[in-house]
Amino acid sequence: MAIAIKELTPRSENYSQWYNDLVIKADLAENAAVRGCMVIKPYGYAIWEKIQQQLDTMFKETGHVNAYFPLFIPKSFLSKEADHVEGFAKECAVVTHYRLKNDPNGNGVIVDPDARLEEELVVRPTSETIIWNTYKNWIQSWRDLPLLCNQWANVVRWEMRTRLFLRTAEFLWQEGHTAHATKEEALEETEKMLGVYAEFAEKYMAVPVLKGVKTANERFAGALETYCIEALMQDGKALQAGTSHFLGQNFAKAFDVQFLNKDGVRDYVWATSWGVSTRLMGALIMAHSDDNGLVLPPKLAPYQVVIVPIYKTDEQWDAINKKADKLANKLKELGISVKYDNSQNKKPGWKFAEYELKGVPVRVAIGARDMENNTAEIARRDTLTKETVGFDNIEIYIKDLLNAIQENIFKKAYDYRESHTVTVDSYDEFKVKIEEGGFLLAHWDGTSETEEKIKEETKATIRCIPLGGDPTPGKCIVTGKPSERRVVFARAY
RNA sequence: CGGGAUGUAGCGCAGUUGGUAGCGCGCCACGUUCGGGACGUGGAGGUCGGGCGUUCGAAUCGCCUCAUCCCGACCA
Repeated sequence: MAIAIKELTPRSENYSQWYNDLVIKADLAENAAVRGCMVIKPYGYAIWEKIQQQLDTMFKETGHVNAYFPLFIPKSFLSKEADHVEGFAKECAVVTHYRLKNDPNGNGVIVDPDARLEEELVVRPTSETIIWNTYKNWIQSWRDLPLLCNQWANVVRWEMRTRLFLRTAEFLWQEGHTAHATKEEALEETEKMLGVYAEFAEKYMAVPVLKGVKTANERFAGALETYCIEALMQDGKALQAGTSHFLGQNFAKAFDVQFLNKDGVRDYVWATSWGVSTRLMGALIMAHSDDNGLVLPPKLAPYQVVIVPIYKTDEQWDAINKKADKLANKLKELGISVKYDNSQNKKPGWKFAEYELKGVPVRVAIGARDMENNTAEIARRDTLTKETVGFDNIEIYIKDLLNAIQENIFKKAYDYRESHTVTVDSYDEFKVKIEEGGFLLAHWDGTSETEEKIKEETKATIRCIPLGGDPTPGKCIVTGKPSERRVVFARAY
């Protein structure tokens, strides 16, 4: 059965266990105003760290550096770019005071009314404004460009409705903000980073994604063009997994970021911004998990192999320990992360179930029988199959198996997407197919009105206008007007 | 912010026409077990979300309030 985030709520015992290993809804005090925040527990956070590490490496390989900007943004900064404020103003948390004091009536503490801030501070919902306010002072000449910064941070968006992983009030993310001398270079950067995201999603998360461009309706507030990667979850709903925006000169103009070009002429710089968030963990879960819990791609698993000893006597325990330690070291030498769980307070059966729940790709069991035969039992999480393998050179076998699992998980997700991507040529057919979930490729006349109408009547949105693919023109399924090419529709998270 | 539902032990839940609270899992102790979440025996754990009211008596009835979940509007 496919797992959707809404089904992660601890209803059944099984789900509650593995979900509780990753994350819990923040347990804030009664009456706390902050809702829809999450506590990411150690195992969940370990997955996020793997995601972070890999993305960070890829950003640096493409010439980016990390920086950090303030959490608080003066309210006035948000007034500077009209479209931007339009998009974010409604969901901002605002700091109005800087001090508490004891309640004169003895009821704990109250906000000190004398400590009102002259200008309110907004908790960043995204950092364009404060970053561009800073970039103004960093950029004077074409020699200062391109400026390629990334920030790992938390942001807050006071969403009306939250959903664990997919739309929490506070979330962790990475936001890249770049400045360029020319439009072409900025566009190239926008597409390059989209490529990085797509590569990460497919090669590391094992989640196939469509690369495309958003329609005007779905565009980032303040962007001229929003590129995105769209993934399909096991329940047939689409998930926007990452975005890369071409911001034109909007922010440069709003924050007066000009430079002297090679010809000695003053010009505004061209900007991009791009980001992915802890939502990726939601994508990872929903794309691969099954009824037994998480299924993690080996490249992002906090540990790729777990070794479980099975023993009765102290002699067996000692012998197995030695053998397992040796194997663990061999695996580590091959760069494989391994956990030898020789805790004596849990039994083998319990451990088997536990590591399945956690999505550990490969499990190695070593028992008395194996000691006699010089073998080990190897179980793979993706297929839930096991086999007994000779112990000599078993580390090579495991290394190959991890690669095979990575590929198989991707292939499974890819096949699912392919079998749930259909071409439709009439609105009636569209209405039938949309109920089955998946991506629908259909012609659209390019207007917001038609897009709105379809959304209202079917809850489907245009996920993207795909880059590449079949560019054949046709007629809009709703209005019959000419369409340049098919676009991708789906119901989305 | 609209519409629907739900708040009872750490988690998942039951609790009939009002009579002072129970089950499963988990937890603790001891013993037998250990190749797929072991079993037995004993034990700990709850101001029934909060407030006010009705009543001799409220988890149960009424009003208010808070919170959570689902469906919309908004969005990474």
